[in-house]
Amino acid sequence: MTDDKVDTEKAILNAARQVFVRKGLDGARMQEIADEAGMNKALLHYYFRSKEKLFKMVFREAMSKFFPGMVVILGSSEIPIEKKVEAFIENYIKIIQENPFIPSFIIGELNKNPEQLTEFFVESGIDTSKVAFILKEVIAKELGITIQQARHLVVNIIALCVFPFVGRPLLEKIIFQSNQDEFDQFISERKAVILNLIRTSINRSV
Amino acid sequence: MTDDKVDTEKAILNAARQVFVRKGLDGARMQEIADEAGMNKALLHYYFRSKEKLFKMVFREAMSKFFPGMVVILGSSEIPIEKKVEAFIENYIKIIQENPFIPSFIIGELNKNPEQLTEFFVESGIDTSKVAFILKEVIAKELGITIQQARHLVVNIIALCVFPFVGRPLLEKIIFQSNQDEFDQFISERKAVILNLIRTSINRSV
DNA sequence: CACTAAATTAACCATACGGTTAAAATAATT
DNA sequence: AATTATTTTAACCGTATGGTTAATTTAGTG
Repeated sequence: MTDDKVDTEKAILNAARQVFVRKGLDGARMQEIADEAGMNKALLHYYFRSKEKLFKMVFREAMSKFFPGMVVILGSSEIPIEKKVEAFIENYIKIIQENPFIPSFIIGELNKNPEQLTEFFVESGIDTSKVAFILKEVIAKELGITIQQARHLVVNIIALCVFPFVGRPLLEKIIFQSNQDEFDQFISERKAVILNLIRTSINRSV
Repeated sequence: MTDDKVDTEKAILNAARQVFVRKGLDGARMQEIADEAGMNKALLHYYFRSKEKLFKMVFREAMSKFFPGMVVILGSSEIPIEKKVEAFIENYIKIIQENPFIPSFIIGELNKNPEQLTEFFVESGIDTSKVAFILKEVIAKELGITIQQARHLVVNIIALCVFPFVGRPLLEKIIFQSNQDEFDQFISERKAVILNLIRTSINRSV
């Protein structure tokens, strides 16, 4: 494989990511991706066969930012559970800040096409039942709470971390009066706020 | 306007809501909406002129479930702030449970087309600067916290309420192992969990 | 350099889609 | 009942879109 081939493939993926993340699978146009990559549309098919296949690559890449990595953090055995939760939050926020549009992309596409999720896990060889084990045998057991309480805890954490980015257009407009600087300031404070909230919720059993 | 005309218009809107909420503006097809409504495609144009206009009606209706109603709750002056927050949470969850797919619809469309939001507020005569006033003069002042802390509080509340529905495909698969009953059970417990979490966060100044 | 293989492009194709139109069916008005 | 206005439909139109193909350019190889 020549460098050119590698470069072209990467250039296509970069352009595809841009367009798919911004417009979604249905709103994206192969021609727009080609334009963004500065090449002929036929090349996209030459390298990736179809729009769906190309999209799948982009979606896969996006999911890989969170899976299985984030699950592993909670599963690692040495560290005490409180530290694990903190590491989870810090890592999660870091990933989202580095890829601020990925969460809404993933969530938007999954709401339109939930089967993609199963497909991704199967093809990536990720065993989702491990999460059940972690909820029960790690989080619930080590914190002395029920499985259901552990579920609420995890959902709370994810919600608090992700939502500002997923709901950004709404929040920026109504809470921040379209002031982007104040929104960025808000985001930079976010980690401390969430850690604070979750820490006390753990000390009081969810 | 005859009853038939009213009925046809409503039938179209119902079908359009179904399809638009499920597939989004880009993924929806006028033919599919016509099929869902059991009528000829030309009728959609006869009543609503274009796909965009029809979509706008559906989007408007969806937004109206939350605005300006939810803002008003926080602004009402008689009740003490703690009660206001609780009323906000309870009302919010109620609306979402009655319209479980609306949040992801709104958020998904706004992420692809943020200008729709400004358009909606302008056309609905909703003054978004009222939120700034409420954050500063109601929430921050009555709770004795900064405006920024008030923002975090509001975002926390919305995040905790909305996210389980917006992220449902993900959560149902990984946290609930595709078990819908357990997810529903989880949702029914949600209000108490959120109230609990937010109450203590208020007592400790965000 | 000649020749082969891979990469890239311009032109094209079939189809799906939003939208229109003219005719048919139904309802309202006299 | 006759006439007019409104609602509904079938057939159609132009175009955008995903995808293909045949030719051209570029890179690799003896």
